[in-house]
Formats: sequence, C-alpha cells, structure tokens
Amino acid sequence: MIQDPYSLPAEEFYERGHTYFLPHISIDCVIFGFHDNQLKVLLLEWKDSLRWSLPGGFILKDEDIDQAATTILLKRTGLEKIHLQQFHTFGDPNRDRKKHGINPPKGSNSKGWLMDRFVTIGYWALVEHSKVTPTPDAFSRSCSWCEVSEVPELILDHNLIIEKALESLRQQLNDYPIGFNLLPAKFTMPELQSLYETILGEKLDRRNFQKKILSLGILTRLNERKQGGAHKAPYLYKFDRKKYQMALKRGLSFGI
Amino acid sequence: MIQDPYSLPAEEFYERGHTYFLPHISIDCVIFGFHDNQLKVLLLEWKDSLRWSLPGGFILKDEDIDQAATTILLKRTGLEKIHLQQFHTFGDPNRDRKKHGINPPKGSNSKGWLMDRFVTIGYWALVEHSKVTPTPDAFSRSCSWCEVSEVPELILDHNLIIEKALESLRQQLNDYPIGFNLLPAKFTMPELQSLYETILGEKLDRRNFQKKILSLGILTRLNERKQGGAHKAPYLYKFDRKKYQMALKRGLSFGI
DNA sequence: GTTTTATTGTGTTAATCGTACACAATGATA
DNA sequence: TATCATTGTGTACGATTAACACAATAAAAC
Repeated sequence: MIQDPYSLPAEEFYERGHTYFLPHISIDCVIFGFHDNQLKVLLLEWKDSLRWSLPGGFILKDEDIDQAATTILLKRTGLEKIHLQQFHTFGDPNRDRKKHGINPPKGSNSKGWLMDRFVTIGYWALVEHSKVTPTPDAFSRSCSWCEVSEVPELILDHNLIIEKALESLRQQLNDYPIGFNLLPAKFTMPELQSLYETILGEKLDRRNFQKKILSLGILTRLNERKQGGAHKAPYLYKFDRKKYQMALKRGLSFGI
Repeated sequence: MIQDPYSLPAEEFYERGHTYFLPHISIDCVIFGFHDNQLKVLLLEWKDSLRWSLPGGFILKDEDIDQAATTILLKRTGLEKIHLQQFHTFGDPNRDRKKHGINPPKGSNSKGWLMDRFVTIGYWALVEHSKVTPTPDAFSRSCSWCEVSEVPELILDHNLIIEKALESLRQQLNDYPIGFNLLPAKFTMPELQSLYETILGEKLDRRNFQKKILSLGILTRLNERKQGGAHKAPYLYKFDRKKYQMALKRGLSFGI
C-alpha cells in the first residue's frame, strides 16, 4: 500500500482505487478565480479530449472529508491555504457514469469501482488567480480557467454543481467579507468593487460601495497608488486580518 | 429481495442491510417541532436504554438522497409532506461506532457493515408538532420530543449535528418565511412571534414584529379570534401560499 | 507643453427602514 | 363592577441606504 494513490498511473488508479477510497463517495470542487474582471472556474479536459469536468477526487478510508478536499485543491492549484467551503451534497441516483454513456479507459474492466453510482460532496474554493498553477490529473490532458458564463457542457451533473456553488458563493459574499480571498494582497477599491459586481451580477454605486466597505474597518489604506493604468492612480488597500478579528468580536454587519 | 429493508427485524437488518444500501453513507435528520413555546427535536432512545441518537437511515442503492431522507421522516413522524432541508455533510473519520465503543447487538458479527466508518448527510425538517406520531425504529425503544436546550449526550457527533442544524435554521429563518411550517394552519400573531423569539433566541418588539410580518403580504387575517386564553382574544391568521408565490415574484425582502 | 479625457477621492441630501415608545380596547378574573 | 394582563394600532425619532455633484489627477492626445 502506497501513501498517495493519486500518484498512480491512470490505469492502476482505475483498477485499484477501491482499495484506498470509500466506495460510492466522491468530492467535487468548484475553484473560483478572478481575472480580467471575470469570474472563472478551473476545469479539466479529459484525455479523450471530448469531455470536461470539475476537479474532483475521493476520500481515503480513514481521511476527513475536508482534508480530502484540501488535497484535491493542492493537487490542482499548487496552493495550500485556501478558503474552502462545503456547500451541498449531490445524491441523484443517476450520478453514474454508466448511465451517462461514459466508458472506462480502454482495456479496463467495465465494472470498475469508478463506474458505480457516486454521491458527491460539493466544495467551492476561492483562490488568487495569479498564484495558481493549473495542473491536470491522471485522467486529464489539461487544466484551465474558464469564464463562469462560458462553461461548456460538463459530465454528469457538474453544470448543476457550478450553479449551486455560485448561488452559495453569492449568499456568502453578502454575509461575510470573503471577496478578499480572490484578490492579491494589495488591491484597489475599483478592483474590489468590480469583483463584487461580477459575482453579484449587478452594478453598484462607487461612492456608497467605498463607504460601506471602509465602514467595516477591516481594510488598511497603503501609502501607495496603483500606477500604470490610464487616468488617476487609485490607492492600494490591504485586508487587515487583525482588524477583521476585532471587528468580528464587536459584531460585523455586512451586506452589500 | 424485499422492498423495504426498514421493515426487517433488527438482527436481520444488521446482518443483511449492506445488500440494500450504499455502504459508508448515512442520513441523519434533525426534526424540529414547536410546542408550549419551546423548540423541540425528535430523539430515539436505544433498546439498551443507555444511548440516544437522532433519527437516521441509509440510502438504497438506486435511491435519491432527498427521497431517502423523506422516507426516514415518514417512518418517524407519519407525515408525508414535510419542509426538508439538507444542510451539511459530516465526514470526520471518527464517525465510527467501533471508535466510540458502541457494540453491535449481542450475537451479531462484530464486523457488520453498521460498524464501519460513516459519512452522514444532515437534513433538518420542520413539522407541525401536533400532527406527528413519534415512532421508534427497529433499534429503539422509544421516540420522543426533547427541548433543544435539554438534549442529552447523543452517540457519535449527533450533538454537533443538532448545533449545525440550528445554526442553519436560524440563518434560513432570517432569509425566508419558513416558520409557518412549525405552526398549525391557523395561528395567532403572538404565537408566531414566540416561535421567532425562541428560535432566534432574542426578544422582539411586538408592534414592529407584526408590522414587518404583515408587510410581507403573505398572511390572511381570518374573521376569527383565538378564544380560551386569559385576556383579550387575538386574531387568527393563515399563511397564504398564493400570496406567497406572488410576493416571491416581486422579490420578498425578509429579515426579522 | 497644453489640452482633453476618463477615472478617482470625497461629501451632502433625500428617502427608506428600523427602533423606541403610548394608549385605547378587550376578555377573563377577582 | 373593577382589575389586570394582553391585544390592536399609530407616531416620532434615529440610523441606514440610496441618489447624486464636483474637484483632483494621471495618462493620452494634440
């Protein structure tokens, strides 16, 4: 028994995965990034080049499910500390590759464990786009960012999973200041506003937005401005974890 | 193969359950009721009389997980149409009866499927207390209501599951008008307010509460008053599903 | 270099919403 | 018949949100 079954070649993973993992249970991750004023998700392109799917994985027989999700995130992005959120478990009995006409790799047993019905636990994650190294898994030829509104048809119910993840993300963005996880350490107010507008899908008033965000008292304005863009250079801000902790104690009222 | 494995005697269920259900996956239900101005949950007392647990069950190999939860609800309450909400999946590897010193029934195989590690999908449900017929399962001697703040120590992480369910319920109660599911068809404003106060754990102003609730435009005041109590008889109201649908379309702003 | 342009930084006003609060009406009880 | 606890209703104030205007600035155009 080796330590990391994900390092196995695809054929062996397919034939022997069931000795490592809980059967019938998987994890799927909707990994959000923000780039060029667009909200993107990380997708895998299969080696047969005809199918796309969400990054996913399985749960070791003695592994915590959050830990399993963290491992998947690390493998696909190279990042360790990631804002991670379980949001829904999908249990339609048609979540079954056989029923969707997905065949096992050539030469493999067509009754392999991967061809069973799976209940999948959905997680979404927020990552800083520029820090991610998209890395395909053993079954994929590529791993790449895709704008949320341009996601192609994915296997099984993965399109539905993205929809539900977005819904949950919008909800959370309204209740907690989690948007910073999608931006670099230093960012401008217009960048933050654009992020909110993109995710929530509505235009916001520039002045009221700034007032609201600053009133939370969790940002520090730096003595730097973002140079390079055309027009007036905006200030840079950073998210202040200490201020955030203090604000939490006295009760943080959010809602954009 | 019979149709309903839950009808099996406990011993047979224990020995042969794995032929019907997905392994390593369970469902646990936090069933909320409101009575005597108290929020209650339905608990099972085991036949050995020393342990308590949440009502739960398993997923048939070709069954939808929401359907599986609905079946559990029906078995324990006798009710069919129930407001049901999946809220979290619990996947600590220590969710394992062996690790918690829980023994299988006497004479049974100590390596039975029920002794494995389980990932459990948590649902909460809102029911009308007076309509429920609490019904124990094959492993339990009783099924009864327990005030939320007086829940005894339960098996595994079931106390944690209740905590998380409550958290999710409070959140939802703030976002959607779901409280009516806990009351009879006809109810008074003081009853509804008491329900909100109990779940949210705070006193509310009587007049502002009424204003807010009525402004939603989803209640109909009946030409009846609730007789019998001491003091002035309050009006009866009913939740109006049609008005609710219309309100949803024009955007329902909630938040108590 | 000067002008133009799009964008940033900031503050004021009006409208809305939430909170605090008072008094008359009612039904049972004393 | 008087008392009491509770219900039904309305108003005033403060806080929050939404709408809106103008000066400052950095790059680009001329």
